[in-house]
Amino acid sequence: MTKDKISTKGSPDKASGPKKSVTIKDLAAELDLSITTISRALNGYDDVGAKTRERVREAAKKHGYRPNRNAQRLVAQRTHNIAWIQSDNDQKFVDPHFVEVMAGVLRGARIGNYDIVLTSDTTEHQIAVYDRYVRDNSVDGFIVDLPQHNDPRIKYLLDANKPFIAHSRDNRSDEYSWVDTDNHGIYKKLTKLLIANGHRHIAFLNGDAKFTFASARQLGVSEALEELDMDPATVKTFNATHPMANAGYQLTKQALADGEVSAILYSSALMAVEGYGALVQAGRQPGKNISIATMDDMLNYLDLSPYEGIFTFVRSSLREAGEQLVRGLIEQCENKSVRSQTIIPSRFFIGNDLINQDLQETS
Amino acid sequence: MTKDKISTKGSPDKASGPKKSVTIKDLAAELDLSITTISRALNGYDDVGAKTRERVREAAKKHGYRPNRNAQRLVAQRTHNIAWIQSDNDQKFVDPHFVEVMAGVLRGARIGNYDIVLTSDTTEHQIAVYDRYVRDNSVDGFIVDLPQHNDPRIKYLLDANKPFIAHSRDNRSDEYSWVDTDNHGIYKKLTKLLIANGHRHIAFLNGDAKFTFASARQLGVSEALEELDMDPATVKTFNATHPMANAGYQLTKQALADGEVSAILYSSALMAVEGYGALVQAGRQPGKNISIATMDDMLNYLDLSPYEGIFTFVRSSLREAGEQLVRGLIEQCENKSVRSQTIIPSRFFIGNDLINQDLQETS
DNA sequence: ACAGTTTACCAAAACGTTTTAGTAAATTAA
DNA sequence: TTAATTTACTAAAACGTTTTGGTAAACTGT
Repeated sequence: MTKDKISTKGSPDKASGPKKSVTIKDLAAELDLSITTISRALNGYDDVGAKTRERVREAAKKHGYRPNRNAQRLVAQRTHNIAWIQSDNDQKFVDPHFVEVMAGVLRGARIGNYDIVLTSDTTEHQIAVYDRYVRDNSVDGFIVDLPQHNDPRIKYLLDANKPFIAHSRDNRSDEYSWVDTDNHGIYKKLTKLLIANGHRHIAFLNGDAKFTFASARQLGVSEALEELDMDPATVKTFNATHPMANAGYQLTKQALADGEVSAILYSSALMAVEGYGALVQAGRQPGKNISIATMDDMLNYLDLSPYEGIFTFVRSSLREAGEQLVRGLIEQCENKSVRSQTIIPSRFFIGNDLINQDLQETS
Repeated sequence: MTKDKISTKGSPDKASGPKKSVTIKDLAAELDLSITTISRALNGYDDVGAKTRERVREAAKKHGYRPNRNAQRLVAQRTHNIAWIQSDNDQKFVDPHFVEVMAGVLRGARIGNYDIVLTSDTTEHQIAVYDRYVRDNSVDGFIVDLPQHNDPRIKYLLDANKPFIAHSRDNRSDEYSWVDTDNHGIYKKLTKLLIANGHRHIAFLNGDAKFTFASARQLGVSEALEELDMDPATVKTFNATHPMANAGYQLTKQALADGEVSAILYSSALMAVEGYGALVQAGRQPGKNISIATMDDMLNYLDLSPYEGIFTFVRSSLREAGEQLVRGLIEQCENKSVRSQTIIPSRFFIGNDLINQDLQETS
């Protein structure tokens, strides 16, 4: 694709260049103090006289002085940067869930006074990017989103002994920090709930099985069936391999076409809402002659009020997860020996058609 | 919302700390050369002997040497960082279009060997964040997404004389760099196209009028009406103020309820697809008894194949826009006097129900 | 009044690069 | 053969901080 440059004009009038930032040296000269004193005054050391500190503070404020971050980083060997490395050819980047997590991450970073460095590369080059960041001291730690089983990123970071935190766990989860929801427990409970309410034809519209969060959910469903001694065919699983707009619609149609369905267990509220159209189109009445249960990641992007009471929701905030990711990672950056493993709490909101009180629960 | 820490155990066994990175000094010592020579060998200066250069290269490779970025940044007064500052309370962050632009930006950054520093803050603190980044030398330049009229970010950056580039223009657009589509021209042409095909009851489902891209489109529509000497009431505008999942559905219903409609001009394909459901539900047959025209931002997230030939599309890649944003900004970072103003090309794909050949066009 | 302590400051080193301003040795030109 | 040039290297300064290891001056207790 070619581009249309309509103009590229210089503007010599304004090419004065940016005014050089004011440095600690400038302040020292103005106040006739040493740079040591300036530094220690601003950093709150107690070997600075009260009036001197005040003078320094005022001068700093007056000139809008901000310590040069790169000088600080060089001397401190700490960057206050966190890397989020996105894979370019991966569908997950286009998923609204990503945005929600990122929103939380940014909030957490702001609170902790860290910056997020965002990069993308193709999956094959992924590890090389991690390696570059490790070697060139660009960042203090990494956030690994959506790990897969035996994720190479996790392997690399464990070997490099660099601080990182994963959003959901893989099989080595005891060795590192992570933030996760109780995917396993939630889907086990939801399955039991549906079965307790008499459902014997359940469609489970799960995410891509390569992700650990999806296989944890699958395991929860299977365990529920086992524990209740039910026929494994009671639940039929369909995996969404491409998170796209309207994937929920397509997958729901597919599930309906595949045989009798009295309840659908969705992997995300976004899919459930999209599926709603397919259900209505097929003449079904969600909440009446078909039951819908789903995880609700509390996407800002999605208004679920029309479905309240009709769907069964298990709410868990992805934004909160993002915030906790940063918090846990910062902890680890500041104290290497800490491992922080956090389960984001979830709350059940049972639809009106599912009234089994035993399982109903809040928080 | 409280969190459940299930465990926070130290792991003293592995607390060896990260191996210190290899520095230019280490290489100098190993090869018995000065650090100057190492630096100049790796940076391709011609005052280094061929065999020496080879020795240096090999040693660097062997040890996985990467220059410490912060040291480079300090001495070069250039960071190779670009800031993208997101506003926290703004709906646009949740919009899939944002993700598409960001994907392009990340790609452009990778190609240009820059990093993207992503931050969020509330709109009120927005300028303070820009100011901090300017003063602490964290970044070389800024990307300003979705400017509004008299956008304070643009005002600040012009005053600070810091490199930046905007994604779409405001009223001072001749003073700075930007990347944009021809919003005005495209919507003018689409309006004329619909009118030429006999439509006299057109609903225009536009974005939030506070954004420049939306008002440029509105202006295009109005100008078309004027130039064709049509009753301004021929087109009724509805503004989407909250980009949410299913906003297209709601707005379409609203438009249909408001009176006679023979054609709908959407602001995004996402809205058009969502609106499709509302149209079918209302018994309309898009492409037969109602015409649909829309911008298509080529979202990876959205599969439009079911609507090809039925809708009229004007395709323009947001991802390409993202890439051009970075390219233009880097240009400006490396040569202060450059202004780069780029129109992303667009291509018309006319639906089968609109056959006016005069207006049909490619590229 | 004198030793000991506290207060308020500072010079210099360090972080890891790049760049500037050289210099000896080798090569060329006359 | 000698002066001029080219080749291949380097010591030292600079970037803007923080930290270390001080030191004088002012207080304190006796």
